[in-house]
Amino acid sequence: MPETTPSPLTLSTPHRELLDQVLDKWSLLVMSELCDSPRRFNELRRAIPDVSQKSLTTTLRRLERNGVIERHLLSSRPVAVQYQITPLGKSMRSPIEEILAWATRNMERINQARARFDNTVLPSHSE
Amino acid sequence: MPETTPSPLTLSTPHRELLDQVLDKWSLLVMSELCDSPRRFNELRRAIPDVSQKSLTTTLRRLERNGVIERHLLSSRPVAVQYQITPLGKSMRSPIEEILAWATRNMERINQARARFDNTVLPSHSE
DNA sequence: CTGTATCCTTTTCGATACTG
DNA sequence: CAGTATCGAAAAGGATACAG
Repeated sequence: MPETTPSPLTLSTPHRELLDQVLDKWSLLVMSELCDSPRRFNELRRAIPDVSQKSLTTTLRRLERNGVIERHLLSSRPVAVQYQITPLGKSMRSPIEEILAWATRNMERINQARARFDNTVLPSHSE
Repeated sequence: MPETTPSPLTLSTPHRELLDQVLDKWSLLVMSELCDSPRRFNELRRAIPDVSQKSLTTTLRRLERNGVIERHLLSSRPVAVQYQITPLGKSMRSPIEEILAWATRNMERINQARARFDNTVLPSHSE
């Protein structure tokens, strides 16, 4: 049998939950930051200006729980913590890059679709 | 120049907004339903039992706005509507399959990471 | 059948203050 | 520095009723 992927987008509940935790807005930004080198907590905050401390903590805990990043206590006083990507996390890189490449390739077309939609479907509702 | 991907996970704001709209929970389920054949509104509802009518409508509008699905009015009385994937939508399939394949390959490892986290990090907080 | 409109609950999120 | 705790605002989401 040839190695053509047979599965027609099998999307089980565990799959969805996982992707929700690992592909959400802040997760992707954090992963892209940690992709090349480890970072401290506040380095991540500065690198991702829009994230609040609370959301960043939540995101980091979730990524750590799923095994794609690791948290390392560097020193205790003053506290220094470093986050780094795991091999499992690194293995996400290629699939994510594919989606980003898709987004890049089609951004123009998508913007055109949005403009068309906004000009043809929406105006009929406003007055 | 060789064709090794140089971009180290470039994640601009437009990219994130697009992925938020196209990769979210219900979107992926809808896309996987429409992947192989067009569907009517209520067919989608039945195929995705947990989605509310409101959320399904919102999701379909968003996907249509981004040009990955099309809405076709089949008849007016009684109203019949069919949704189908566009070529742009079809082009998403391969990248999405890659991520799903990644999730499938690593689900076991991720569950182990979760169990380990829940047993080593969390219990120290409860009492 | 395919929505829209409204209400109300739940969840999310930022801002702030505080701790080791 | 790296969080936790708490509060209130905002957004998302479901249920219901209703329209074309």
